[in-house]
This record gives sequence, C-alpha cells and structure tokens, in this order.
Amino acid sequence: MQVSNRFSIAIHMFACMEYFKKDYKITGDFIASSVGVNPVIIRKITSQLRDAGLVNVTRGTGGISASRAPEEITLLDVFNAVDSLDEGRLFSFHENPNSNCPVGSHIHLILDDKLERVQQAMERELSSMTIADVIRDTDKYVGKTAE
Amino acid sequence: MQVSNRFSIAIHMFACMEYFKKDYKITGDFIASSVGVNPVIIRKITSQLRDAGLVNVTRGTGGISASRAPEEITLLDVFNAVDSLDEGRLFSFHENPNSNCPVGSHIHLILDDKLERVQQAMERELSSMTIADVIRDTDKYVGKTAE
DNA sequence: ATTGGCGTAACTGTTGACATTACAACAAAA
DNA sequence: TTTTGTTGTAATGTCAACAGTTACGCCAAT
Repeated sequence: MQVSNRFSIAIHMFACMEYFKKDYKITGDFIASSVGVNPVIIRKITSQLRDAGLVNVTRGTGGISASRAPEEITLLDVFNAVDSLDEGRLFSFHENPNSNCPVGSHIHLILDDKLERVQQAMERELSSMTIADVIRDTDKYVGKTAE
Repeated sequence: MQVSNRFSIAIHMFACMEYFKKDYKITGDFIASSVGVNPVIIRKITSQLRDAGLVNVTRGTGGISASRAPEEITLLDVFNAVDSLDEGRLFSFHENPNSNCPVGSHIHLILDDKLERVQQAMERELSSMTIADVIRDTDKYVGKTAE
C-alpha cells in the first residue's frame, strides 16, 4: 500500500509554478518536462487541483498558477485534492463481521476510534506544512536564481 | 487509496483470540466465522502474523494464539506484519524528475523530509496503541463473559 | 489410519494507478 | 477570422494489488 505519486507530483508542480513564474509561462507541458511524466498526467492533476480551488488555469492561451498565497495551501489540501481516501477514511474495514458473534458485532465500536486517531495524526502533520515551506526549501537548495 | 482491510481483520483476530481463548479452540475457521470472510483469507493473514513473530500456530491439531503479552504487541507491529509499505515508504514518488531542471534535480531534497515526517506521525500513533487496548475495549463493550 | 486443521499454489474477478494517443474546446494573437 | 498553442477529456492498454475461492498437500493428535 502506498500513497499515489500524484501527491509528490502535485507538490512538485507547485514548486515549479512558484519558482519559474517570473521567467516562464507555466504550461502543462513545461511542468511535465520538469516532473518527467506525460503531459496528460499533469493535466489530470491540474484538473483535480482546480476542482479543489487550489490553482487557476487559463484555457486556450495557457498558464497555471496557485490561486492562494503559498502559506494558505497546506499539504493536506493538496493530499485531499489529488489522493482522496475512499469515503474519507484512511483504513478500509472488513464489511461483514458476524453480527451473531459478540466480538464481530462490536468490532466497529472497538476499532473505529483507534483508526480515527491514526488518520487524524497523519492529517495533523500534513496540515502543519504548507506550500510556503516547500518554496522556502526550494530556494534554499536550488538557490533563488534560475541556473 | 486505502489501507488494506487485512489490518482491521488482523486486529479482529487478536480480539477473538483473547476473548474466546478460555472457552473455545481458536481455529482459522472459527475466526473466519466471526470476521465474515473465507477461511483462506484468515490463514494467509495468520501466516503473515506468524512470520512477524506475533502469533503461534500449531499445525495439525490446530490453534492460534498471540505469542506475546497483549501490551507488547503494538498496532504498528500488526500494521507492518500485514500491510507492508513498498520499500518501507508510505508515499510513492515520481521516478523520473528532470535532472536538468533546477527544481526537478532537487525535488527529493525538498520533499523527502516532509513525507518522512508524515509517515513518522502515523507510525508514532500506531505504536502508541496495543492489543491490550483492543482487549480492554472488547471487554468494555461486549462484557467480560461470552453471551 | 483417520481426522481436523494449517499451508499454499493456482485461478478468477475487480479495481486503481500510470501511461499514451487522439481529438474537441477554447482564447489570444496574427 | 484563421491560426496557433494550450487545456480538457474520452478511449485504450498495461500492470499490480486485493479479495475471494477451490483444491490439495502436510501435519499432529487421537
């Protein structure tokens, strides 16, 4: 089990948008070249980010940009946009516990809060970081001027 | 994306083992009936738990039991036994970032620590709970005597 | 030797991720 | 207004994981 690479790609996309926005027009093909995947992949993820209200896309002439300040886009926002959990739950659950068994009939009561705690821990950590942190580290490691 | 239901099944299995161990012989078929899945599913998970050293299985005559005290089996132990992450990583990563792009060539440096933090938050929460907590809540919700 | 139960291989069906091709829709510029 | 570059999306293919089932071998106690 693994989180889809759409998540790492989406963050990479934001890093590109911010880092190159002064010097280049940020198109899907431009980003695809940096990420190293087919442009259609980028377009699909772009659509997901747009549906979540995280980016603005101008059709025709082209161009993708963040629709909010980097400090106001958390990694949880990005995660939920591109990698939605089935029914909002991180953990799947066996569907037919035996209702005639004392354990089987109470297993949800026993487990649900524990699974919820783990999911919340993950979401808490994701929401503690923002695109601004990503940009800061991009500048830190790459240098502020394009090479 | 979701964690496989092997995890919820595995915890259900431990709850059964402990709750019924005084009154019944705990076989794969017995557990399968409580969980509500095919016995082979239980046998497969049993094998994973055995390989991880979490349960003892006696072949032939049958019988499955926890190999350690419930307090010493964390939910992280169970998770790692039945739902191993590819290469130990919760997040997958796009494989071919452009090494000629300043962002693409540094994206791992920028992202890896952030993904690691999220994974550690999840693992920390998983390891803070044990099978003993599950047993305690089983007794709490079901009642200490079999119905 | 029989029997109950675990171990596992083999097969099926379903789903999702990832990738690619192709083309329609669109907006700005020539 | 036609051209051009770009986004939007449908259709298709490949692959892997999950879940389920059947079948049968192996084991140990009775």
